[in-house]
Amino acid sequence: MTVRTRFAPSPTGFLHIGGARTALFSWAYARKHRGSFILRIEDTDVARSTPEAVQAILDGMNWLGLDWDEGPFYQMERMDRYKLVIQKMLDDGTAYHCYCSKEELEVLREQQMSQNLKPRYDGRWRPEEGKVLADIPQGIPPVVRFKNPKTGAVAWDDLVKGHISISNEELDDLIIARADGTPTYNFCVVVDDWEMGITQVIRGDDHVNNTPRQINMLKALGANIPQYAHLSMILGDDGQKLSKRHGAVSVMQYDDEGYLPEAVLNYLARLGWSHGDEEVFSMQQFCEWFDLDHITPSAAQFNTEKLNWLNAHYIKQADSTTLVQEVSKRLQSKGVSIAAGPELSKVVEMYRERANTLNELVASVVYFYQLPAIDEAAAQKHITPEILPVIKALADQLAVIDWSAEAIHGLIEQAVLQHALKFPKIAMPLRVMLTGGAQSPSIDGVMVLLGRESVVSRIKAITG
RNA sequence: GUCCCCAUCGUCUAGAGGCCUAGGACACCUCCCUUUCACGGAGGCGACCGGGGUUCGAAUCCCCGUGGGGACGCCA
Repeated sequence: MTVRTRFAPSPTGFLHIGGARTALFSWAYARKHRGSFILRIEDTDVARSTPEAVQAILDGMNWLGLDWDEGPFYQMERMDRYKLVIQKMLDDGTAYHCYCSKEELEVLREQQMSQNLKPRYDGRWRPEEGKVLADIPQGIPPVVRFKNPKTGAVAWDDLVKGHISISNEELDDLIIARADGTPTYNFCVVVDDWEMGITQVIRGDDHVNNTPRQINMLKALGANIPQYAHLSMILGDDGQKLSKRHGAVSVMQYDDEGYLPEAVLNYLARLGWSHGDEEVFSMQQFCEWFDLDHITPSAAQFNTEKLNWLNAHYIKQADSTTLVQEVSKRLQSKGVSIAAGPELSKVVEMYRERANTLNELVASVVYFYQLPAIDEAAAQKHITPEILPVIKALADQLAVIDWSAEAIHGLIEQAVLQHALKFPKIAMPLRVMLTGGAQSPSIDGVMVLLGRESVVSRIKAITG
């Protein structure tokens, strides 16, 4: 049977990191088995769904490069279909009307809670052989409930967690259509997974408890039961559940912060899944290797340090043109013009091995295009009164020599010898004067790129 | 409270009864490289939640604890 997986987010916010991983695994599974990956937008919660959120999800998927073969399907556009199925279930007797008001249910719930019972519907409107139902109250539009089996157990072999079995006694008759006739989540999922021919449902493990209900409905409809794979959740860097308090929860925020999609993808792939000792791999490789057998069933804590390491790796590996474009875009948005400075590609080559993120790279390279702010502490430490005349004299020579790294290096060496100093004694003050700080690539290389004019004027601005 | 799930270095993980004196990666520490900081290279520190079984043998299987998480909506 051809594999068909799906990613089914509800558009109530951006695509967060947990959702992205679910999408990634679902996508990879389809790719691995040359099946289809379907995108379905679960937007039946009209009050909370927004078109902006739909767009945010699409943006996130696109940024990561997770392409889908079918969809996006919108559940709101499938209302007619759901209503037909509900009517059929009503006709078949696998669903029934319930006239309980929300208030009644609230009372019931409180009673059960106070007795330390699991709150659930007591089945008062459930038709039963020989049971006499109360008179239908006036003016209360009924909801439709699924007639869940009362005995036995629902079990499935979860592709991640193994065998899971839940007694039907734990389940109640869930509402599948609201009083206004609109279908609810658990029901739409069932109809969609069925009609879209989903073979593997790969989703977050917060859905484990929905699975037995869904399987029961699938059975009532005579549908095939897909396989289920429940992925554990991703915890924040602090080990706490991911929430709005954790800054970077939207995948697009990783873009903003200067992470490459390859790095995020590689990191996410490795979070909860493994292939022996492999740490760094392409998505193509991932799709070949990916399987559900090597997914960890326990929750995983997000680790920004490791993401940084991977990101640094991908920055080093990145295609030069792409990298330059990214850096250029980011410089531009910071209002830094590169027109008057050195060729950006050379600057990027000089710095790409030193940055964890594109933003770090950008920040460390700004001084080529703008006068840097001088770090006070560094200046204090390295620009000493004794060295000032030496540097000043050097500047005069720099103004006239050949402009090459070799010549500049030779000049510094010469000064070093002449004044019986160590190389850093001269390199460090130069570094501070030219770049603003005490860290940079080799100083002669920096000077060559910066250009004679900038070098001399930046030195003179300080030495006078 | 009830039900369900989970449990190996600080973190992500390898591990399907002997290959485990528990492997890799990030982080951390030391050293090397060096013109500072990075990069890179070589080392190091560091874990099977506890208790019972099963077995000749258990990180691996079973049970019980403990701890963590999830679910219990006319949300998805």
